[in-house]
Amino acid sequence: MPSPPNLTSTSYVVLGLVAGCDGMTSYEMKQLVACSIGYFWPFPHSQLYAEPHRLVHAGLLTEETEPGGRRRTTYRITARGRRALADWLAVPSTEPTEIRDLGLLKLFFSAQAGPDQRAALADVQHKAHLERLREYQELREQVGPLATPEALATLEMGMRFEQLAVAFWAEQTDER
Amino acid sequence: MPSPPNLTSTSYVVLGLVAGCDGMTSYEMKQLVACSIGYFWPFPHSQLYAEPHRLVHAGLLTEETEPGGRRRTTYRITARGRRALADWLAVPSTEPTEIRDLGLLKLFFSAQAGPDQRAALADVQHKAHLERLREYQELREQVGPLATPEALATLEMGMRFEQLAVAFWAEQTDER
DNA sequence: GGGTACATGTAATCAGTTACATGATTTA
DNA sequence: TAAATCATGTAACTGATTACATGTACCC
Repeated sequence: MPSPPNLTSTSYVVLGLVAGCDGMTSYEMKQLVACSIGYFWPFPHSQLYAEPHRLVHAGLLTEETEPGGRRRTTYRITARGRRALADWLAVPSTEPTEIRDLGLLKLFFSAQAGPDQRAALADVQHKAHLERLREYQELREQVGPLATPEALATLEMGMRFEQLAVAFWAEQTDER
Repeated sequence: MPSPPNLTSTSYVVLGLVAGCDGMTSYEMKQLVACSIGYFWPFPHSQLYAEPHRLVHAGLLTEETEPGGRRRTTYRITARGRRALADWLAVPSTEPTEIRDLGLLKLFFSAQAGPDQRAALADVQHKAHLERLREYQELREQVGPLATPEALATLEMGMRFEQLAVAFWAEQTDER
């Protein structure tokens, strides 16, 4: 039962969630992720079933499956799990931000396409980011008072990025 | 030899690069990526060896390996490859931007850590983004006049993001 | 009481990552 | 000419994605 640094970022997402609210099911993680980090860091829900198992095997979580009914599995964090999370949080990571954006990628190659297609791209992107910004605003109103200041800060960052993107694509639209 | 939509974003990166400069080696792609999209969308160079092979197999590229010396392999785009790229560019993708940032992830969970660790994180992040911003400025000066307007626009977006990040983390540092 | 949507999970595949390996060039 | 670095590639592993599958609750 080794706890080597085979831990991926998904591992820490799970550890962080379970540490914050002990006794969680995968489905509850899915819910939480869907209205928080899932916006920036999307991944399929199957990860939230596979990853906890790995962490149990590594001794960082324990699992308990209810006998009847939905037979859902509840996870709790162990002392070693808490330590692994703390160790990770203690190191202030310098890895650069990854911005994966198909729109930007298409823009980058849009010399291969016509200017009309580039304009269409800019238009669609502009609208999409506006919409996303609206979602964030709504989210902040709904979740606002309940959320931790840290979660709110993250959301704030997301909103500023969307504002930036809205402005950027608007310029791309104007620009002949 | 089917050309199904088994094409990933990496495929289009390769297609776009080869379409822009026909007769490329994987190493040249690596160079180009390293000072452009690689900043936002990093991936190991081995992808730039594996992916072209897949595309050859799919009939979207042709390959030619030189007989002696370094035995390097040169790729050219086929008509079908060009069409696949054009088809992709023609659809103005709405998929939302993914912002994968370990710093933000740690911030999100930093309620689990102490405020001192959070402050340290903010400080390190602030400096890292400043540094990245400087890299971009340098890059723009070096590559500036040579680059396509589209590539410059992408770089511009990157710079604005870094400015945003610098401001954000500076606030996180100040804040109590 | 049948249909629809939510809830919970598993299986198979494959892209992406890590690590290694070797031949050319350059440099001291 | 030795050593370091650049150039070019391959192999193995595994996390991530896609797709499927089944049970439970709700609603009309």
